[in-house]
Amino acid sequence: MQIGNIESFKHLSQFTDTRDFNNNIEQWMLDIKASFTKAELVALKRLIRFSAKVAGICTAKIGTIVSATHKANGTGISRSTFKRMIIKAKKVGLLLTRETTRKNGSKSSNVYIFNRFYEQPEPSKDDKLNQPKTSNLPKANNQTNNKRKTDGFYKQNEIGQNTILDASFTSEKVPLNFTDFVRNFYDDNSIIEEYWKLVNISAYKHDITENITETAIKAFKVLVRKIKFGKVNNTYGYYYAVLNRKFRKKYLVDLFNDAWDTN
DNA sequence: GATACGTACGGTAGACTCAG
DNA sequence: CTGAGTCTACCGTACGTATC
Repeated sequence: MQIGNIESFKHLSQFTDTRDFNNNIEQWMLDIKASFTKAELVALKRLIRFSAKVAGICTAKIGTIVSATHKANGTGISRSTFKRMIIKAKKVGLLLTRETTRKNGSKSSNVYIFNRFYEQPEPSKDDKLNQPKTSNLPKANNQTNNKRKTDGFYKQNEIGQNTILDASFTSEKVPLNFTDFVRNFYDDNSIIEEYWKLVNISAYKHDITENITETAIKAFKVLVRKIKFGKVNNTYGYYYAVLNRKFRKKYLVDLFNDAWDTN
């Protein structure tokens, strides 16, 4: 990806306009604010301000953003703080980065792409149940494929761009038992990795380090059940919400047990 | 053409500050 | 005292630009 005018990265934006972007950021902040230190929040807020021209996209170089924090109100941050903030933001799923190159191939500034807020509320009873009673699992498949077409990360000439790789191509980072379970419903490595990414984000958010795969599979069973009854509009969002509920519960149980042990 | 310097990136080590 | 948070100062890579 070559650097250029920010308008040329418009297609990477996941937001309809600045208002939509701001609403999502508000939701994100409620969810992840505690994960960042004071200085990191200064860096994040400045990055968000640099992402207003094209909603959710920032092409400014690190130095520009860092020096802007110095000019603003004296609470300047260092380049290291900015980089740490980016690492955390990527880990919680707030944004992703793409490297850009110059015409000659050398490295240029990064492009920061904010993600939409994942969490979805539980569907209410009056939600439209206009989906087929049969499984709508393939719908999720289509969602992913549509995302692939529109997110702009896949270069035209990339080998196998349109080839769907089955579950056996799933990254080694994804536990085998999770892959084996999910492949019964989605035999596509990119979908399985996408679901596993949500598991990581949610586990990290709730400070969970044990039995993650077990919980992830249980949550997936809940998702499958709900899909079967046609109650899911956004499979990724629903799965993320289920994960959060389960990890939150586990976090509180562990907390209680620790307190009990120390007494 | 050769050289020096600048600009990007990612990464690490060590030192400092401060709260608990 | 300890650990978290933060900063500065390095390293290496790759290329562009200015100067001799």
